[in-house]
Amino acid sequence: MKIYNTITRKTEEFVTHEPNLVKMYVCGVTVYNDAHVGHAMSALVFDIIRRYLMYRGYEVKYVMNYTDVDDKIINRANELGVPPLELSNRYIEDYARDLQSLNVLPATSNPQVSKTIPLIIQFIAGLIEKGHAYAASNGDVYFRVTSDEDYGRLSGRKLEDMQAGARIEVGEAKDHPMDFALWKAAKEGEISWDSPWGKGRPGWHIECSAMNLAELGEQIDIHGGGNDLIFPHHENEIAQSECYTGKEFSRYWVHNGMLQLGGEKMSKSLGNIVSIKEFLSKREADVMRMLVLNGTYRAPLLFNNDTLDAAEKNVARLKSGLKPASPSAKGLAPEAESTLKSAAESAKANFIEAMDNDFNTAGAIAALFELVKMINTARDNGATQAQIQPAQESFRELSNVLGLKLEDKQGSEGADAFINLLIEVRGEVRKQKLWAMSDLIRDRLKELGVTLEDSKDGTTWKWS
RNA sequence: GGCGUCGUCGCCAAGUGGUAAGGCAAGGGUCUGCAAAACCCUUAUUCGCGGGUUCGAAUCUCGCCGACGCCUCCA
Repeated sequence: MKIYNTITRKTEEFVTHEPNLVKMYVCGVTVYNDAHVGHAMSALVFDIIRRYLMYRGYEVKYVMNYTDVDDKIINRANELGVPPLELSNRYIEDYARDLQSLNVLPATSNPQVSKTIPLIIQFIAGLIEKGHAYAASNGDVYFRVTSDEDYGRLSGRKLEDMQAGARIEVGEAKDHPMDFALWKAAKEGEISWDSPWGKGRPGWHIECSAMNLAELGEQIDIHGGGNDLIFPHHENEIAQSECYTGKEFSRYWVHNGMLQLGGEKMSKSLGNIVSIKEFLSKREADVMRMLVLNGTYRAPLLFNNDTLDAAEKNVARLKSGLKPASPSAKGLAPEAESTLKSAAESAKANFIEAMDNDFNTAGAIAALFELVKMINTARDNGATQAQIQPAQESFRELSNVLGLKLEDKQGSEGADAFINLLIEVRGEVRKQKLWAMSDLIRDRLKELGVTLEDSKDGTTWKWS
């Protein structure tokens, strides 16, 4: 199995620290308003990776954190007049529901900054002790970037280059302009905790280093997140963790590309946001997942009506493979049956080959389409349900690995009886060849979200 | 300006040295009263542009052009 590693910029063989165990940490969200579909992309990418690792026999310890102490949370809480942790807790619950709606498996654990303060303080004290950090005159504690020889190796930057950037201002309390805050002194009335350096709260990056240590230990296998986190967030995490433990922090760094809305990255600061809830009110979760699967997780992903419509059709096409055989099917010849069987086997082999190559989901999806076509052909040729069942089960197994539900849409409960009645009446009308009336029933039902499909065995229907 | 990713059919997108997957859209056909769905057939001598390496390159290399991301909070 191969995996692209940001830190080496190479696709490498995947080898874990411990056999059959993957320790995986994914940067979650800062909880202060509704999560958007860009967050969904990231969550889906790592959910797919996790599911595949599980499928390949690994136990996966999957940690996703919540940043619940931060400037933005504090500002928003002040606007709304609620305590910051109350606000963040509300959005933590909200995000958990969003993820569930997207069929993202729950993390093994979801640490929060506010519950990790003692360890964070211990971590910072340890860095000071080793000369990697210092308490400044203003009550902040900073990490000393010049104390880390490797600083910049994830993002491929050199300290000299970074200083050349025009936007960097030398903070009066910092020894070096690139030094970053581990601990921020509290402003008047702000949420804070006691520490050896006075009242304050953790800086952004230290939380992830501390929570990693608490949840997974000194060394992990995969650290994931959006590629916008490479610098400074992940760069700083590496600096902190490796200076603290003296060991390589994460073996593989995995970063997803950004969702593009109108040619630009979707982000809070640009304001071009579609929330997950807004998306799910219009399309099913499988559509978002299919959009991600059809692309490359590391590349930018186009999010617009055209790509979403295509994803929706792809989902419908996959669902077609799960339709049952006709009850009156005459059965398939033995050689056709074995063709289907070998199609299922080669689909599985192609699926694994694609996914083993740095989670090539587009290739994996192609394998599923091939299998769907073979199943549909067999059904068209008169296969019985017993004959297509094994291939459908293989197909189910593989689509589950990708987290696709492929469920039929649900309409109003209790409508079934009435719809069936209409279909029965229409059947009588059709016997009398009253086509105009028959088509009227079909068209009106379509408008109401019910699609009829006539076949030799009668009429079937589904919500659309 | 620095660092990085990328540019393959109308659209989305695999393929990373051996002669272009898959889906959508489009056209033709089978089935159907007509549809829908499904199935069959057709649709890139060519991979941003220009050199180079090689028996052979979309795949390696150099240059150029273009897009996007990061360098400031961000999945």
